[in-house]
Amino acid sequence: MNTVKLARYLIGKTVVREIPGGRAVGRIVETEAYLSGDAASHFFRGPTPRNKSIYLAHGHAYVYFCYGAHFMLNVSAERAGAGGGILIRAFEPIEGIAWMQANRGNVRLRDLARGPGRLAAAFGISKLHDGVDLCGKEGEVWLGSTVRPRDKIGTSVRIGITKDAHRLLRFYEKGSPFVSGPKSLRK
DNA sequence: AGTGCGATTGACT
DNA sequence: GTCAATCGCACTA
Repeated sequence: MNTVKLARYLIGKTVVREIPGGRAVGRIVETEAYLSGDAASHFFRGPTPRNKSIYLAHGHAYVYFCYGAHFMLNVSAERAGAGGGILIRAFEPIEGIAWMQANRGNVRLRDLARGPGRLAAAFGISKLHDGVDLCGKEGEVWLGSTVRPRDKIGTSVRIGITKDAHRLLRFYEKGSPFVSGPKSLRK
């Protein structure tokens, strides 16, 4: 599977999670692609215990812990054994909003999942979800269908990286208030 | 065994 | 706008 194509495809799709008495659903509005040979990626130097999930067949979760405080949710994107992944950076809360807000200390709706660390916190994502299949419904978390057609997709440099920083591998739904980053990167 | 550093966030000026 | 917190992991030796 082509990682960039999948990164764009995921905009407008949903992430679903089982919660007590129902579901939490978010509509993805921002992603970043991390490619093979990409110095900014976690797998630039090959497989390690931490990044092994990025080498699973496309559609598996790669969850990692960063800055001593935050989990990040990624989707593996290539065939088994090949590196490639997509960071889910932001979603628009659709369902289970009260449950997500309880996880986040009742911040305003707009800030609930605007940023990868916030998104994972709202969704209750942790290392337990590393490696799970996001395409089947056997697990607790999976990728769902579109709830509303997406608007135009914007492209920009990726946020918060220092290597290979010029590459245009960030994708977002134009105009969405749920996209992270400065205003200039949301138009 | 020690060290440096993040695919960030939230608090503060 | 600036800036510190925080810790698991990969790299060096």
